[in-house]
Amino acid sequence: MIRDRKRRTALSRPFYARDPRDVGPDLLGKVLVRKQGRETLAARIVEVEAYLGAEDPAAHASIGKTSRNAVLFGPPGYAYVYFIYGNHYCLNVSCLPDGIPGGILFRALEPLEGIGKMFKLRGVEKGTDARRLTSGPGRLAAAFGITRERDNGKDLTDARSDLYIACDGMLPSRVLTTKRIGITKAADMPLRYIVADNPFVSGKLAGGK
DNA sequence: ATAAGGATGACCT
DNA sequence: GGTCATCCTTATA
Repeated sequence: MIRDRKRRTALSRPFYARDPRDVGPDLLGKVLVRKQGRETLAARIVEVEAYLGAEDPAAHASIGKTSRNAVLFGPPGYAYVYFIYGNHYCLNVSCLPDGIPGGILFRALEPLEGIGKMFKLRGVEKGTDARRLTSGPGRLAAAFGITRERDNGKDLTDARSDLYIACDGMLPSRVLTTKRIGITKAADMPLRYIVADNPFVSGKLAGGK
């Protein structure tokens, strides 16, 4: 499922104004686009996780609205970027109508365009296994030059913006649902969505099952 | 003012 | 399979 350079149309706000459990699987196969000066970075979404509201203890929104997580409580289709473990940024998109918290965490991408630039932003040598570019939430944020300062609160439905999400008509072959990764609370909730058999999915189960 | 912990990745064995 | 870097956010005093 590669198909590069097809006509891309930004996903509109109603797409995100739904339950994260519906938005998550629908985001698989869509394309994250970054305009970086004259260059374009693009990669297909192959792994995401849903995070809910008060009923989901693993979600940042479960503690209530704070200055850090405010975007999750705002209108749908906006970027929520946070810093974790002293080292890494992670990218989410807000879901559900204004006032109702929820979001999707981007966990892995399959690079399509601007791969040389991604290597540069990640600080890894060309020739490194391409999966190391964007397989994992911290990695993909680095490959796209995403930081909280630059991108938090950005409208991801605006194709004129330097960061947005588009559809090019591709659909994933097969979608699997699993438990989320790297959390301790609500660890059993099946809210992780991956494209089966895609080598860019993070973790050991890259091949699906 | 201070302390505890976290939706991770790199590197080593 | 384990360790650790490293710092922001939040809670408590």
